[in-house]
Amino acid sequence: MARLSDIIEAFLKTLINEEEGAVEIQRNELANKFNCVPSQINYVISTRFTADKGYYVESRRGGGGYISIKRVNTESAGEYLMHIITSIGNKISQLTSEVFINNFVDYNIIDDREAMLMKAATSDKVLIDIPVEKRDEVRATVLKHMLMSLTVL
Amino acid sequence: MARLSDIIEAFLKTLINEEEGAVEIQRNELANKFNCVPSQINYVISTRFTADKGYYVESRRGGGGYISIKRVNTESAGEYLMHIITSIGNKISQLTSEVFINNFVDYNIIDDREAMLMKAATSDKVLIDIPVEKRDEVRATVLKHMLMSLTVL
DNA sequence: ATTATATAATAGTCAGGGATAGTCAAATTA
DNA sequence: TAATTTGACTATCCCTGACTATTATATAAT
Repeated sequence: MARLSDIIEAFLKTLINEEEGAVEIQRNELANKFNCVPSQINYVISTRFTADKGYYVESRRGGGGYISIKRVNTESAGEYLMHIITSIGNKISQLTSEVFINNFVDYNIIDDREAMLMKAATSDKVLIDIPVEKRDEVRATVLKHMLMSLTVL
Repeated sequence: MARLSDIIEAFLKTLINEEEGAVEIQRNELANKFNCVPSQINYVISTRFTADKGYYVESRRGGGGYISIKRVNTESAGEYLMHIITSIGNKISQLTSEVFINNFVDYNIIDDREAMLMKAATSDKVLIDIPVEKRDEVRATVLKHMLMSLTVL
């Protein structure tokens, strides 16, 4: 029998397609539909709907709580960004990062203010407290997540 | 089920916009309009119209009592930003950080894309590799530097 | 008239219950 | 061995209602 997680993943992706890129679910309801414990939904989301794979997830607890999953845009800028994101490795230097960001401005992917923000967040100044051997890794993560966020809106 | 608190929040914010920054309501009347207990109005106000979020609330009991909500007048965006920057300590949680960022959107200091960028750069997801005891420090630094960059352009 | 007191009309506080979602590690399965 | 499944425990958010606090107004006492 196929793994339940795969089935839930497929179900959600179908839903996302039908809803044109975004769904909002209730964790318990979905768990109930598939006769599993609620935390399995978290498992599916954390293993299959990651930022790396092009999804943006938000949630809220309490009465009327929800989990929303958005697929990033796949057209034009979005596609280009996704390409860049996957091309960025686990580490990136400040200099390389700045080159990327400047390119985005040239390509009209981001504007000057957004570039300033991104440079600020990925500068060595900001990451000064992080051990040198970790710094380029954190920078890569920050940069990739910022780019990912741009593909959503 | 939709959250009543969100509906009331939206109602009040619309009212505040229409009235150019200030409203005066009667607690019981509003509770009646939304079929809830009066104390829910207090809940909405205390969770959504806090000083942190840029609102100033006054009230008076007894006959002819009222609750007034005013949106704080922000002189210039730059001044406001500088004020926020200096008010941020050495550490900040993800939640608090998001509250600030949402606030900037409300004040038209940044737009939705910029907010996404900032949230991405200050999220726990991004800082996951930083030891917990350091995480809020790094977040504060990142946030402050990004805000700084906005005061320039 | 003036002052004191009672009553009515507000708003505030707080703790509890219910409804969600998140985390983590143990157990299971492929 | 790695991925999946499970469930106990935790965290967060919302809504309610009983009880309290404050203010204005009407009434009574002087």
